[in-house]
Amino acid sequence: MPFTLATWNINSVRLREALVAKLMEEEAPDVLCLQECKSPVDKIPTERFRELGYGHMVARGQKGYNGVAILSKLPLRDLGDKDFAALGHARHVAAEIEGGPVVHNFYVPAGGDKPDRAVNEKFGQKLDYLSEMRDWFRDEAPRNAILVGDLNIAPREDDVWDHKKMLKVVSHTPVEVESLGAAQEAGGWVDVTRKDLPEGQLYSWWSYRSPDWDAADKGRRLDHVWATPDIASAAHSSRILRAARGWEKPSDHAPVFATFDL
DNA sequence: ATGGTAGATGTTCTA
Repeated sequence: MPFTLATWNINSVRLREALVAKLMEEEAPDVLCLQECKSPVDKIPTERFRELGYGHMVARGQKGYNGVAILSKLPLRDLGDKDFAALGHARHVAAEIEGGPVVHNFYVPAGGDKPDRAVNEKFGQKLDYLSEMRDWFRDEAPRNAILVGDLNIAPREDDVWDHKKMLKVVSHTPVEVESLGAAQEAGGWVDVTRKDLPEGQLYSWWSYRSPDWDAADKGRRLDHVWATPDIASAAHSSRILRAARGWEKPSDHAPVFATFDL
């Protein structure tokens, strides 16, 4: 059962219903994981998605902020969610692709502006969220599992446009990179995108605050596809659809794809 | 050191 999966921070699923539909029509991943839906679950425009073949959804939502959804052509079984760091936010949901792997969909807290938990509570919450992810993966020992989402950290030097300039910028500070690495290691997760594309600069996000985002290209790789080692070798053909960042009224994130031959 | 843009909501917060 080969299937293609995509992850995309959509920054309002209601405002960008047409862009989600465009991705479904033109790229047709079997499973599409969205973050920042910014919508209660019952207000997600599922009718259009169902018409395009995505008849299955497992989602968590809240009004105005956060929100994660797994839309699928393949049947899903809801496996619940975890409220890491007890924030009361809709930032995680898990589902089993029936007869196949488990998919975890994450929206890790962005962490505010200042990378110092003493003056910025949000940064502390981000680090706490990551350490609770680490503890959970250590206890769960996941197998036959895929983890995707906006992890709000660009871990490698070639995941940001300028490593030195970014060392004190939230998303690329050493303490964040270390915390994400600890969570990754605790679950044994393989970075599928970098397994397939080990060389060179790779970005999935470009700020709205740069009108010439394409030419300036000051991007970061914040969106990730991970898999447990038992299925990571079945993954291939990873890619980032940079073109979607240039669509009309775009999200500030581009979708990240991987295919699994399982 | 600052501001630049965007979305949901509502007279501001979050990213």
